[in-house]
Amino acid sequence: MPELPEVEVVRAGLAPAVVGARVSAIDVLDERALTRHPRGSADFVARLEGRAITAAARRGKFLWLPLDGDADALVAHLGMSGQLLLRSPDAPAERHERIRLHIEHPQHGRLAVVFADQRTFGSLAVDVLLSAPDGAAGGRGTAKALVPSQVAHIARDALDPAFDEAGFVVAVRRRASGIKRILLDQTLVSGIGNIYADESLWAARIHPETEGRSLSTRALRRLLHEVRLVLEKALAEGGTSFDAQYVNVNGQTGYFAHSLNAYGRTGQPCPRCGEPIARVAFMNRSSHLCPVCQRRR
DNA sequence: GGAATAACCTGGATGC
DNA sequence: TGCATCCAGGTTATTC
Repeated sequence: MPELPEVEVVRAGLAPAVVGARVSAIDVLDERALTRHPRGSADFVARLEGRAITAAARRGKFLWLPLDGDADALVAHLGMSGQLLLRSPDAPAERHERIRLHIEHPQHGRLAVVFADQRTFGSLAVDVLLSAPDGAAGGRGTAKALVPSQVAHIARDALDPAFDEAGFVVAVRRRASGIKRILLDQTLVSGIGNIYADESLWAARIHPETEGRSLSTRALRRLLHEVRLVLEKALAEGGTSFDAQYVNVNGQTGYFAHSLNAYGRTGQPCPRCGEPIARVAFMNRSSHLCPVCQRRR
């Protein structure tokens, strides 16, 4: 389940191989991988073929590769199970391979960028670039204040130097929703999914159903601090892999699953107090929490 | 505008 | 062994 750390690992892995490369050909094997490109595969190919990639950028869980001219970019969202893999040009098809980009790099020669996705929630698109309203760099990996139109409504992530922390605190304190639901709202803070929401709330000792408006400014700043610590640690460990659903561009898994304190540890002792971690239903999925450390107010 | 929910999708795990 | 069901969850559209 790619969240911010996993997508950042992919971005950082792709960058040296794709920045400066030119797209020589595109194989679209499954149209469902272009749900974000409503004009279809022929238009996708026409807009991408022959173009040079100038950067590898990311905001939250969205990844984009700006194209020559700074007017548009190849946008990728990995969804639940998407992978972007670097392969040799004649490598056999991956299981669940949806799209293959053939690129030529001045130093590295010919390469294939493979988009594989088991559950087909992820997709690619060629999208126009818009000016970032705050004038700051659009995301990590680019110095230009440009962002794809499909990413424009997404807030900056907590690791972004231009993240509006004060604005986030004000917005949260207006909301009656539970704080976990708020953390998952990508228009307030991006990059957080179910795993890192549970981990951050455990670290901050906050119950996931605590209403946003009931949290103090101090508590919210402490929560953001814990969010950043969790994301940075996960990033340093290569992301979270429970199975082959998430891998880096070389097909390798991350190690952060060994560092989880709450998520996926139902019934196991809380690392802080020893109470068994509880799992509760949340929005057709699950929350994991310590019933002692994270008491509901 | 905020809040809640359904739908999309595949494959592994589980139960019978 | 085979079949049915559940579960994982990010985003978007829809409804209230």
